[in-house]
Amino acid sequence: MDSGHIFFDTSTCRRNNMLFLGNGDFSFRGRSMMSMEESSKRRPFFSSPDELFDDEYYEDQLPEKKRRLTSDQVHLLEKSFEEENKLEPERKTQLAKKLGLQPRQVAVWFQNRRARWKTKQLERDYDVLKASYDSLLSSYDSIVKDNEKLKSEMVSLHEKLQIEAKDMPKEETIISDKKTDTLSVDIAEIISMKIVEDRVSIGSVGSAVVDDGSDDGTSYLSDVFVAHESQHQNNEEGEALGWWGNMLHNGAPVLF
DNA sequence: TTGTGTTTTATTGCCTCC
DNA sequence: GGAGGCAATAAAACACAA
Repeated sequence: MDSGHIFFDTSTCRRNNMLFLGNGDFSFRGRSMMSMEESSKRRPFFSSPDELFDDEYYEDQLPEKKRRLTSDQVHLLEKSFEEENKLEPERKTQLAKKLGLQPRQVAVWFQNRRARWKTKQLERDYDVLKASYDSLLSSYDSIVKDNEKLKSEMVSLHEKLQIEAKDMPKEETIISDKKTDTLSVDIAEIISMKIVEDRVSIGSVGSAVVDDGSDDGTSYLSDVFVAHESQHQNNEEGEALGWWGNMLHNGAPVLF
């Protein structure tokens, strides 16, 4: 071998600071290594270091620029990839022969194809997750709206009760107690119906809002009704607003 | 025509497995 | 320790608007 020659792959020399690489036949990684003699049969060499930087030299003699595969080659590779996205050595050699490519090129194509597939798969997974998130978000929003509506209903009914209690003559207090209690029961019924309605329409997601955590499906509200019954019995001389007033002042916000 | 963004081909370094 | 896989990246090829 002439020691005055420099043995570099031309395209790689230009691109990668004169590493001896390029067509897959020879690399620093030790894969697909080719002897200098073999390499010299396939590659033109520079007769002097100056030629390394001579553009005309490349135009005339550059053996291979990066070339795109033909559509037929790509078609066959795609077909093969569909069958099996990993490439065992025998299949690699066969494909390379069939396509007139270096085995290394086939391997690289599969490598890049797997990377593209992975990216697409990530995009698909993202879309599925996003759809799921959007759906949950819209359920949540509707629950929040219902909650707000119920709150405002409760406030207006409370105000009504206060006005009624204020205008009531003293002697009618006992009757008033009964009246407000009746009204309270009406309100409780409205709310309980609304909640049952919500549960039917939104399923388990909705039940989480008022559920007391017990497995039998009973809600916090059912306990309230039980409390109401006992309080009602023990509180006949109580305040005008009865249990509902107490609930509003003390415990009702627990619900919301 | 040219500037710019995207896609494709190829390399490099690191990691794992046998 | 070698072979092969993957992530990151470079660079050529290509597409396309201005």
